[in-house]
Amino acid sequence: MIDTRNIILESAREIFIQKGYAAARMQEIADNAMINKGLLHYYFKTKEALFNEVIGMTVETLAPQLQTLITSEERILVKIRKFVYFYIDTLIQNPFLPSFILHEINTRGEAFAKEIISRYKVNPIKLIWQIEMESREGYIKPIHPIQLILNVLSMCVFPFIARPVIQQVIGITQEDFIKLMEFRKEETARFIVEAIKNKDYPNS
Amino acid sequence: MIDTRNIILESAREIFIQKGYAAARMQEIADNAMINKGLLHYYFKTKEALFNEVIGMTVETLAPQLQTLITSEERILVKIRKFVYFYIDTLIQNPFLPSFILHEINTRGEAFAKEIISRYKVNPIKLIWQIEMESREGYIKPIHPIQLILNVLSMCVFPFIARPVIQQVIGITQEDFIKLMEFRKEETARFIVEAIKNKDYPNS
DNA sequence: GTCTATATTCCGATAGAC
DNA sequence: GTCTATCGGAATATAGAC
Repeated sequence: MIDTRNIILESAREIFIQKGYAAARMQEIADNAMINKGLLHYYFKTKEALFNEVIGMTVETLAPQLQTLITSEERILVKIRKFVYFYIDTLIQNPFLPSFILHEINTRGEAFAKEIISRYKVNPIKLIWQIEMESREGYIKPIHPIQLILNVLSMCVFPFIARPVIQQVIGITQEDFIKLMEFRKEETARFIVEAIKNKDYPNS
Repeated sequence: MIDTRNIILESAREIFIQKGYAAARMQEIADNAMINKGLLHYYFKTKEALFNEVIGMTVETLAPQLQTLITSEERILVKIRKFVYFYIDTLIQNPFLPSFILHEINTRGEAFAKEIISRYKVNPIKLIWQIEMESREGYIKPIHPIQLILNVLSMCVFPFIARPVIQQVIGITQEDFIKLMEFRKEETARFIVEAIKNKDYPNS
């Protein structure tokens, strides 16, 4: 066929993300790819090897634009707004990704976490400097940089991890949840701006 | 022994939370409880049955005080501050809980999510009304109640789900992470107040 | 109630025909 | 490269002695 290897990878990605590594079955991945188990092992010796490839793909959907975005020359408030829009958009396209990655990182030990993070190549140090700078300068209110970064990330990512709970509690469908997240982009950006913008700063 | 059943439950809780249901091994639970596998099945017919008991316990550590807290008669800003302190404190005591529960909810289907949530008996409708009320009244800035609730929850819970990532990226130890979360209680409460408090409202 | 030994099922992995 | 058939180990679950 055209490219069996890629069909397998795509199938594996779906199943792993849906069930997690431990609960995923090679049989199910094969069925989903409409091939047989034997062929799985022809392309990937072991389940673990297949998993590694999938993790690689997965990281690459979330990582690349991040570093350029956070090291751009813009003001922190502009940067945060762009990040929120970009990240929530990405998660709308890949709603199950955070839950999957974070669960694997949480359950496999420290070494795995280290490995994954090193691939992201996201270094927050410049961002931290910028927040401290603009804070001292009075452009934003005084805030601990790490806490601000955590706040932004939390508000973007958490709803997707808790999606089934949210849907159930407020009684909405998949599509309504997406709409809620679309709406959330502007709401979150504004919320953060309101929280840290210094109203007394000239030209704001 | 004193109460073997409870020793087993405690052991199972540790292992399940640490590894997730699928990756947890009955053997490991037995070892951890310092008994043998046979005895496990004497007290709990199946792994699934044991899991159900554990989920029950787990829900009960997070649920009970919640409803009373969110339906108290206090102003929304006071309520939020109390919630943030209480919830982050609870999570410092049980740091692996959110990751565990949310992963199981995400991987087992809709029905399971429904089952779990019904046990929490947390109904947000009164809280939503209150937010709308105080918003209309001008005590806080206009905000979509669901989004506000999501923001509060996100900022409290997410850091614990992403803990290994956070520790790795900023290079801190377990203990330092706890300190960061202790510090975070006040930071988060203040962040939210700054975001939604209406400065023009008298007596604020 | 608690243990040891064993049955049973499931699943990852391999062998070999085509 | 792809399939079918099967192996071998691991994990859940049961049987039966004490």
